Amino acid sequence: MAELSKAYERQAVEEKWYARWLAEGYFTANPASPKPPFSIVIPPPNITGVLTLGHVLNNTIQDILARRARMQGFEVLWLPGTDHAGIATQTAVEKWLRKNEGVTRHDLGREEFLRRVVDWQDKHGSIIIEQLKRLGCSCDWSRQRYTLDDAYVRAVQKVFVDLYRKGLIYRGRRMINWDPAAQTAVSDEEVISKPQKGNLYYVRYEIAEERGRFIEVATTRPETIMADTAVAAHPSDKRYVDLIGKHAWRPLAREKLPIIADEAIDPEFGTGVLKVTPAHDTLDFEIGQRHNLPVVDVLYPDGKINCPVVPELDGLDRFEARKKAAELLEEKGLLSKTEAYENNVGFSQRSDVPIEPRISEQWFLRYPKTKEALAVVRDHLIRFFPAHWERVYAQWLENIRDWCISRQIWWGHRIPAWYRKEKSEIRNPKSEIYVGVAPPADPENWTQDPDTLDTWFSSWLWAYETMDEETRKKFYPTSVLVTAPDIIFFWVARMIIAGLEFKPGKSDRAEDSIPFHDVYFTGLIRDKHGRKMSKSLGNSPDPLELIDKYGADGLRFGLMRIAPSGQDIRFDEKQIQEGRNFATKLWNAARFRQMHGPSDAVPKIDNQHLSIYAIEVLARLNDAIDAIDAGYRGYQFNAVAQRLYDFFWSDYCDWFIEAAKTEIFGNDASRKKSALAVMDVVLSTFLRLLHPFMPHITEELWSVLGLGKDSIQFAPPPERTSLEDVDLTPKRRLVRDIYDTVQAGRNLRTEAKLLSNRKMRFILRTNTKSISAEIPTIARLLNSEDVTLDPKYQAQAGNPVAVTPLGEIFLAVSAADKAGERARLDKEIAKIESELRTVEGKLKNKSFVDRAPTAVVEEHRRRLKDFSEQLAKLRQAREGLK
RNA sequence: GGGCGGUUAGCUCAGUGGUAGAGCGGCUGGUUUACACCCAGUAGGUCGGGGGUUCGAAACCCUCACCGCCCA
Repeated sequence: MAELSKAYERQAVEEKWYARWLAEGYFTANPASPKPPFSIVIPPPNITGVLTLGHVLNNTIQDILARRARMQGFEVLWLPGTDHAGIATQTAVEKWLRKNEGVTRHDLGREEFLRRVVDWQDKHGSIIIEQLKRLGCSCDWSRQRYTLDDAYVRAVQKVFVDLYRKGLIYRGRRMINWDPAAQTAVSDEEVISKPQKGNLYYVRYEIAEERGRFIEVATTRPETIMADTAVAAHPSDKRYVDLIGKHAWRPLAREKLPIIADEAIDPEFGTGVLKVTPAHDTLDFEIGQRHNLPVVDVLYPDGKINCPVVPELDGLDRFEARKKAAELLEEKGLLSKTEAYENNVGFSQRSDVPIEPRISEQWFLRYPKTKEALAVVRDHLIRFFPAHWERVYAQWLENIRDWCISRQIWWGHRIPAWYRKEKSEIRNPKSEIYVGVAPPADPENWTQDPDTLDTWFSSWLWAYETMDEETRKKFYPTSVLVTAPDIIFFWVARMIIAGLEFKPGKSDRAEDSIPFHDVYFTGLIRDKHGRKMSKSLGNSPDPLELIDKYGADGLRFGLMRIAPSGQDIRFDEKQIQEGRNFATKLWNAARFRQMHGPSDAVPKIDNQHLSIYAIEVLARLNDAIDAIDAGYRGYQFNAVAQRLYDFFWSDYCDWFIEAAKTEIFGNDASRKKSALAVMDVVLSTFLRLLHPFMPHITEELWSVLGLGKDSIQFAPPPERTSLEDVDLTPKRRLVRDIYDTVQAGRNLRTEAKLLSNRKMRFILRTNTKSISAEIPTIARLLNSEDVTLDPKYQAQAGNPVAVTPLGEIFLAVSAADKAGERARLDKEIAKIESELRTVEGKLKNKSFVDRAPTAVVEEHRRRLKDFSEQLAKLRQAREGLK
């Protein structure tokens, strides 16, 4: 047996064990195993990504679940992989190219650019995977997948073709969200609305039929006036009812516009008159459809104005043009006023520039199975943790709109659609377009759609397209998905829809089709001031540095302890330090055990000869096992971590080990053996309980202490120690009374201003019969050379005294500081008196005695008695000090 | 505008009807034969405000305020 070094060398230990686990193939899932399945698919990190604290949180949770399941005898598949992240990767590589070679993707051309991205991906794409290994993640790396694997690409195409044939995917010219910076369409979910300070411009449009009369329009976007094709008011708005059907002159790019009435106009907003710009606003587009208005587009894809008729504006950026347009109107005397105004503007999640609503020909998906997707969550076939996310999910599905899935991006899944080069004579749209996994038979007559699919259109198949048929048969549906709530629509909801639509499970039934049974939503990690972590703020610590400083186990444990379920987490490095400290504590406690001889892998404990302290610690361990089980059932990881911490540090180290030193350093060999056996039980059980959280150090101690021949990962799950044949209640009561007495004694010593290292004599006045055997332990816990048991002790005036559940404990000095001792007693008396008043008040209240449960009333009666006795003793001591 | 979450010790957070808790930080003392990444002790809280339900509310209900998030 190797000896435990004085200091825990975490880096060496962590590296050693991870390498060994990989070599042994412990993480490899066997689909042919007879064990019940447990499976998780990783939320695939972007190939552009490096490990963030968010990843650490998310993957630690997955690892905890996987390792616990492995110990419980499940065949575990934790399937890892990465996402090609269309826009993000393309942007990253373009940026790199611009910086290093001074070229754009257009300079290189599509083929060459894609070659560069692949190079880049080969160099950077697996960085995050290597980082996950340093965290200790027990993924089955032999099954690592990528959303651009050949098979995966084919699956995405097949799904596209399938949905196209079902009529669910269609191509259409519609209003979409245009990102002028990335120059691509994006989905509704990728638009974030933010309040923006701007102006409301009041513009006068002259009535064509009544020269000199004007209709006033309030707009935030005067630069789009040239695209107006009507002016509209609410039909019941009396102010304008006589103008409906007449015409107004468009003030820029002068033209006659119809004045129309539409229910959609809000008479309260501005002047109650809307300039209708169908090409540049969603609502206006709908109004335009209803009134058959022409669509005039005055913007280039990059957001510059395209309007040669107004040369002052033509070619200007849209925000420059806004100012310029206002000036032009001013000059013409058509701007009656400008008001400061705040409104919500949609920004691109990707480029953080304002989105331009734009008419564009794109591919759309009409979502299938939305009702079924609502039902599986509503009926808890899929359970959300915390459950309140169910409402967010339902709200989205109930208001779902078609998904714009095409992107004007090169990197990604190319849309499997071809358009005929020469338009055929017969006007049959069916023959103009070809959609198929294989290219058309006569490729020379066709051009493939240049666009790629939204990255999420490939990720939504992740739960099953990452598995071959055999694997799927064993492991689909997966057990649990662990993810952040910000992708509940992007990913979680769409995966559920995909599962229900494509039915990859062993039957067509919903319970076999859903992608997962449980979804656990983590919180977002913020910095200690509550700000989101971001590169630009520089407030995001590098997890690898944290691993270097505190160990992967320390990082994992520290983070889990502060991760409340479903709430944001304020990160503070101190908390990771605590994780490291806990590892050190564990190490030292194990070292202490090892100093007293080898451990027994199957410790034999004889309940009839256990010390009361051993009974207490074993009972507390049983309680902890139950609490931890309950914590896991509710995905309360912070509660589990806290319980592990409290049990080990406080119950085991502070109390049990210290009490057990009486036996360990004593002369009775059988009592010593018993104490050591209890330590082995606790250590063996506790290491197994802790293993999912701190896999490396627990494996190391398991091995070095010789608690099991094989890896702790497959050790049987911790079990409660049977204490049924022990007279548990009175013995636990006695231990708690002794511990209370010890704390009271320690307090006396401090209050008497005596150095904590000075040996002191205590006198214990008690009628508790069974106490004499415990005196040596009480003395040890009090760090006292002598504790005298004297049921008839006559206190001398000034003896510092504390009232305890056992009776009274006296410090055998006469208080040097009588005034101080008086003050201490007065304070103590005041405290008890106050407690007593509360209890008396309750018991005097007839409705309390009548209506409260008997047990509660009894409890109060007991407290009344205890407090009264304590008070009497304290008053007596106080008398002696007069 | 609609919805969700939060407000408990200086800080970060537990606590779902019956004696307000932990860790960190503060203060005091300590080279006690596992551990100073430690040990012992200690101060610090009208549980955001108001109202209600109840014998009893930090917890349940209503309302207000503030903070954060999501959807329009």
